[in-house]
Amino acid sequence: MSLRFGLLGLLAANPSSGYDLKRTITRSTYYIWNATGPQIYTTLHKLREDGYITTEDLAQRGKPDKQIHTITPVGRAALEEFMSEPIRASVTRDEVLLRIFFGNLANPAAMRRELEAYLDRIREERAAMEGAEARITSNPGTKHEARRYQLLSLRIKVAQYRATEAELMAFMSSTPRK
Amino acid sequence: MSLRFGLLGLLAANPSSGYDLKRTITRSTYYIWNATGPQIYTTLHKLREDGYITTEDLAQRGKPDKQIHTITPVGRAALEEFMSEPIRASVTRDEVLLRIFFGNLANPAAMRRELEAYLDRIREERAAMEGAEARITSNPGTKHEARRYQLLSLRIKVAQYRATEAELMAFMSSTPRK
DNA sequence: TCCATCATGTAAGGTGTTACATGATTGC
DNA sequence: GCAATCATGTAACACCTTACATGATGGA
Repeated sequence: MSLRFGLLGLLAANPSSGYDLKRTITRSTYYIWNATGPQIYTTLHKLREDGYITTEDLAQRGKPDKQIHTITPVGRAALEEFMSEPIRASVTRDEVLLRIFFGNLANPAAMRRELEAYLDRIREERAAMEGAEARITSNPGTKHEARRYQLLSLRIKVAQYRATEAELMAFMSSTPRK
Repeated sequence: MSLRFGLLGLLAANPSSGYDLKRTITRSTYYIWNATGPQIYTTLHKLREDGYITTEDLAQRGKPDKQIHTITPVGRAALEEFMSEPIRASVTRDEVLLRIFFGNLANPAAMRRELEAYLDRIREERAAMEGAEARITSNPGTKHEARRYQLLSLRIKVAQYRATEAELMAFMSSTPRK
C-alpha cells in the first residue's frame, strides 16, 4: 500500500521518470498524496525489483539523461487488484484538527491569529484548486472517464476546504476579538 | 509531529494509563489521530525517557495493576512549545481520494458499488459524530474553553463528511446506473 | 471451562522525512 | 561567476502497522 499504487497509477497513464513523477505529484496530486524525492526514487527501485515496472535510459540534449519507467503487465495486474479492494477509510492523522482540539492549551490571542492565518491559507489553496478545476473542464486533455474521476476527487477536496472555512468563520464570529 | 503531542495533550487534562489513552482515542479522537496499542506503549516509553511524563503503579482490585502516567513541567513546556508553532497543513495522504482519482482504472460497476458503500459508511460515521456532538453540548463535563475547541474540531470533521457526501451524490446522479 | 475485558508489551518490517551528495546545463 | 533547474540518489532516523506473547479477573 501507499505511494506504490500512486506511482503505478500515474505510470499506467504515461511512462515517466522519477523527476517527472515528482513534478506531477507536486503540481497536481499533492492534495491527495504528497511525496519527497528520496521516497519516490526508493519506491521506484522497489517497484522494479517486484517486476511492476521496467526502466530504460533516455539521453536528452541540453539536459542530463533520465530513466523512463514503464508499467509491466504484472504491474497492471497488481494495480487492478488494488483497485478492486474495498475503499477503506483514509488513515486519520490530521495535525490541523489536533491543534484545534487542544486549542485551549494555547494562548487565546495566538490561537486566534493561527486560526486566521490557517483560514487565509486554505482559502488561497482552494482558489488555486478551483482554477485547476476550470482548466481541466475547459481543456479536454485526458480521456473523458479519467477526467471525470480526477474532477470528482478535486471537487471533494474543494468542498472539504469550503466546509472547513465555513466552520472556522462561524467559530471566529462567536469569539469576538476584543 | 506525531502521536507524542496527542498523548501529551490528553495527559495534560488527566493522568492516565496507556490502556485509558487507547480507549479515549478509539472512542473520541479516532477521527483526528488514530493509534494502535503497541504504538501508544512505545511512545509512552519515549515520553518517559525524555522526562515529559512520570509513571507510577496503581494496584486495582478485581483488575490487573495499571501504570498511571502524569505530565511533568518539562512535558507541559514541550506541549506549549508545540502549541505555539504555526499550524501547518495536515499531511496529505488520502487513500479514499487516491482510489477515486484512479477510478477509471476499475471496473465501472464495481466502482459504483464501492462509492455507494463508502457513502453509506461515512453517512453512518457522521451520524455517530453528530450524536457525540449533541452529547457534548448538552452535558457540560469539561471546561468551557476546552469544550468549545473540541466541538470545533468535531464540527469541522462533520462538515467535511457532509461536503464529501454531497459531491459523491452529485457524481452518482450524473452517472445513471443503467 | 471458555470467552470477554483489562493491561502491557516485544519483534519485525514497512513507510516516510531530513540531511546530505553529486553533477550537468541554461540563463543572468 | 552564480543561481536555478534538471536528474538521481544514499544514510540515518522517525514513525506506524501487524503479528505474536503474556497473564490476570469476571461472568456465562
